[in-house]
Amino acid sequence: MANTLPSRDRYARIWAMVRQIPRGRVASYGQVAAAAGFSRQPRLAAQALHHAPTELALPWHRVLRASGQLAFAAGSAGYRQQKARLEDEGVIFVGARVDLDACGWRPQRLAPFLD
DNA sequence: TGCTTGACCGACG
DNA sequence: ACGTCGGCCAAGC
Repeated sequence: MANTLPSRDRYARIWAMVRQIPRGRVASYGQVAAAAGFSRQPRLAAQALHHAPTELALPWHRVLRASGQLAFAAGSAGYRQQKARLEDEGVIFVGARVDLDACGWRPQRLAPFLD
């Protein structure tokens, strides 16, 4: 079972998922955790990003809260950097939150033609 | 060892 | 559309 893995391996799985979020799209911590095999553990994804080595150059800014708000305190350095990076990628903000309907990432689509 | 904290979430009121 | 609450799990002290 995945949840018997050491924390560094859990982090590695989460990092791998974060790497797959396309440019201009965003995913929530819970979504990333679930996609990595850790349902109902959004905080694990948060921890993983917090401890991520910078040399991995992960697109960490594409991960935010399920509500569309950024996880950092509004106005903090991290908040400003994340918002700037997202806007550079064309992500649309509606007030303090990202428009998830437009920019939310959907991990896998098994039958796109069923739309 | 035990308790608190955190880049969180979903259900409910 | 907010505020609260319980659940989660790894780090830090």
